[in-house]
Amino acid sequence: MSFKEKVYEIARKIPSGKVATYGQIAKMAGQSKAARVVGYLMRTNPFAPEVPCHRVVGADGGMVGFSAGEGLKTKKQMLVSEGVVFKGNRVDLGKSIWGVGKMK
DNA sequence: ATTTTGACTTAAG
DNA sequence: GCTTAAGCCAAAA
Repeated sequence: MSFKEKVYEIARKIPSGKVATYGQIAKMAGQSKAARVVGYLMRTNPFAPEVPCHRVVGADGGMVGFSAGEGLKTKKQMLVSEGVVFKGNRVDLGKSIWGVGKMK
């Protein structure tokens, strides 16, 4: 099991209405400082529909990168449709971060 | 094997 | 609160 495989496994487990940070995924994958690699792997995204890269956000809850469509706005709306609570232009981490309360 | 780069993170201005 | 700088690890060229 490579590091990237773990990342993909974790990323695919993100439930709807929740988001995870790159750092968090990296940490769960075993490397707390490999957040950048996580983002890189998301961009590669060999599991396109299975890995909801739009549910992966930065440490501040803001979306970084995301070159798709309108840009970050489109992602934002998509996340809102899933039930993610937004705080201005950022995700409300206190409510919509993955792993709060009951992690599956 | 070495170098470069990166959808990040944290600290400082 | 936002911008700039440095750091860190891993993957890709």
